[in-house]
Amino acid sequence: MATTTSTNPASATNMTPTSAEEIAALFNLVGSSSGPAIQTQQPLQQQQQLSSQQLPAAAEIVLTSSELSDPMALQQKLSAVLAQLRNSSSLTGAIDGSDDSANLGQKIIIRTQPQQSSTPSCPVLSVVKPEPEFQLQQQQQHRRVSVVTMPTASVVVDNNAPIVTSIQCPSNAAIATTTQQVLLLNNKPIMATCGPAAATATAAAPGIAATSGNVLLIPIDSAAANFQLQTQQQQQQQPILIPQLQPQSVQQQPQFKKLVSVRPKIEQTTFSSAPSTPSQPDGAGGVAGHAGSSSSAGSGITIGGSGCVNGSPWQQYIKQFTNMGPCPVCGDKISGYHYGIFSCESCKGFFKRTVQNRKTYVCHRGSQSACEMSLLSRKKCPACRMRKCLEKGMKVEAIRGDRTRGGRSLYTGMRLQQNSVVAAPAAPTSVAASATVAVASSSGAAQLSQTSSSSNSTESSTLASSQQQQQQQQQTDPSSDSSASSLPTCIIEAVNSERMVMHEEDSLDLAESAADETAVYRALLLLAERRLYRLVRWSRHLPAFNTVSTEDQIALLQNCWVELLCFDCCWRSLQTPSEIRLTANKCINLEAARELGAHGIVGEILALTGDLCRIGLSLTEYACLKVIVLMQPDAQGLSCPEKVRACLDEMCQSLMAHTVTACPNEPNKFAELFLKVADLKRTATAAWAMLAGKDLSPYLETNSLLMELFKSSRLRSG
DNA sequence: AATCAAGGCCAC
DNA sequence: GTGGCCTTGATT
Ligand SMILES: [Zn+2]
Ligand SMILES: [Zn+2]
Repeated sequence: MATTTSTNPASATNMTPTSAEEIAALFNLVGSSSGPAIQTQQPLQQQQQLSSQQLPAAAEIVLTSSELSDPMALQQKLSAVLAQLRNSSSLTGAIDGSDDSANLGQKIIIRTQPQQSSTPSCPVLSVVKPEPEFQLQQQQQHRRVSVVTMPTASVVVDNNAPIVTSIQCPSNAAIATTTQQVLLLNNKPIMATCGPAAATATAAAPGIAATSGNVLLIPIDSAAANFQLQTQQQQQQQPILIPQLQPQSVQQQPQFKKLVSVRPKIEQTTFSSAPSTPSQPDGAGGVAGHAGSSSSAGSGITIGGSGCVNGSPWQQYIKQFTNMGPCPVCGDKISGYHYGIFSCESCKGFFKRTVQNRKTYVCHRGSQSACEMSLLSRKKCPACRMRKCLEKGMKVEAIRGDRTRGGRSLYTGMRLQQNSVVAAPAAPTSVAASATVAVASSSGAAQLSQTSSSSNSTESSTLASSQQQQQQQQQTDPSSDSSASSLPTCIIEAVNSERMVMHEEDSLDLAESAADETAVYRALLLLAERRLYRLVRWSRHLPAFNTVSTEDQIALLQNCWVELLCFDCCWRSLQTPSEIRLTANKCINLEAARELGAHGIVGEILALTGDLCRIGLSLTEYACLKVIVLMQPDAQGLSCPEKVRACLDEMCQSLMAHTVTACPNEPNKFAELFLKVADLKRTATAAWAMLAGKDLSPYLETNSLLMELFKSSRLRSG
């Protein structure tokens, strides 16, 4: 902390060699032509072949009313056309309806679009409002669309009209419309937005026919969908997705490349671990009452009993664990949840010391032995004690390398802030409670719920058996991690990366010497510059991001840096609805922005922030969304979009699952958040539009990263 | 303001 | 080195 020196905060990632000086050094490297590097060749061949290939300029289909009302039929028809247009760079279409009320005989024109800037590589079908000639004409030239990609669906945002234009996905089709846009999942409306403002509302009966409006949609997302809606209707995948076209890759920027390619010292201690260590009896709440039958869970727990009727607050706190059984390691009283399991205070301390001091013990009786662990004997053999700690599920990752105190941490197996729907103190009978425990069982929970607990004895089988139980008892809950108590790895990684850079509070001095306008601009751009660096550092801490090639990393960052900067801004400003937070203590409101001639973009960001605030964006969701924004397989110049798509898919699935379980009251949260990603794209486009034409060189250092990105982004957007 | 898991302290 | 109790601080 406190690294308030004017130099860059020396990255909390201590080991990383990314000091301010080094960054500066990197910058100065520009001059030296460290070649743009070898371009991968094989993909290119293919690409060129594709792009040079002649495509039908346009195709036209006319939909009958029956097709319009039958999603499947519509989809089929569209598929046919799309197949015909395969390889085209971009598709747009228009619903040609002369009168708004007409559902009949609407015509959809799909035409290929000449290589367009922002989304050249993404085959998207967007249905736009009929709006006579004017629009069509405009469309001919520069109708830009933004595309965000979901597991298997694409959402198209028409940048000229602040609304989601379409959503597309390969499987089931559905079409909905009107001035109100409806997002359907498996033919069920999960949310609707209208107009520019994006109201909320759910509603809209399924099977709405297409009218003139902007429309449409079509997504269906396999597993994720099931998660939310139990639709028995199964879809067969018939990918419409068209092979990606890739434009001549943009020149790589030496600095940027260097920045990205410096591998961080991965100090993440492998999150891997057992894929199956969900745990936790979500209990906690139920501790007190429950099971009227066996008041005290038997077992001669050594509660102080005598005297201490009302001990210290500490003693008080410990009491809540008394009927949870003994410490799985040594049999002492449980004092809380430590490093992944419920354990006693001494084992907690022991584990901490051992890990922190990197102690390595050796059992005098051989490595195979299992010395007895009990209150009295636990001190005899640290080696066996440590082994047992690990066996029982204590996580080394839970020990903080930086010794930060307080706060909450996340690691696989960490207990969630329970907001269990249940929780109602008033009620649920012992039956419910015990059932819950049984279901939730798994390593840690299993041990704890066993009243007897055969002290030691290795039963490594516990885990397996409890999982069997779990499967037997859980008839429902199909997808993935039923463990409502542990987060998927990708989410944890996202959050960790976020935390990594979060506290680098850029103590940007935005000096109050705001007298000079030039100085103001310069300060603001410097601020952006720093945030860019932070962005790069953040991305490099993302394990998923590091699985793609350096070239692709650069492409991804170039693709989304504006979005992420805007998003960052929204996040910072979440607490101040009416103004944008530039730094810790500097805000700017609409009026002030107007004076700077930036009210347009500021207004957009404010609106977006307001929406995010209303939706209740949490840190976890924010972290995940950032990854989603980053990992866009449609980014220009990607040599291996498949990997990116895989990451994206995983993240989307995980996030959806997470929002569903974490916010049971807001089943649409994921959808709402996802639509905000589209808004973010639009906002970023606006921001870019505002800046792209300007010459910022007077305000920037000659070798600034910002400048570099500006140049390359200009190149790509023509 | 309340939680609560992580680190720290310090007699023993 | 142990382990009971205390302080922290992000989250809710
Ligand atoms: Zn213990
Ligand atoms: Zn031993």
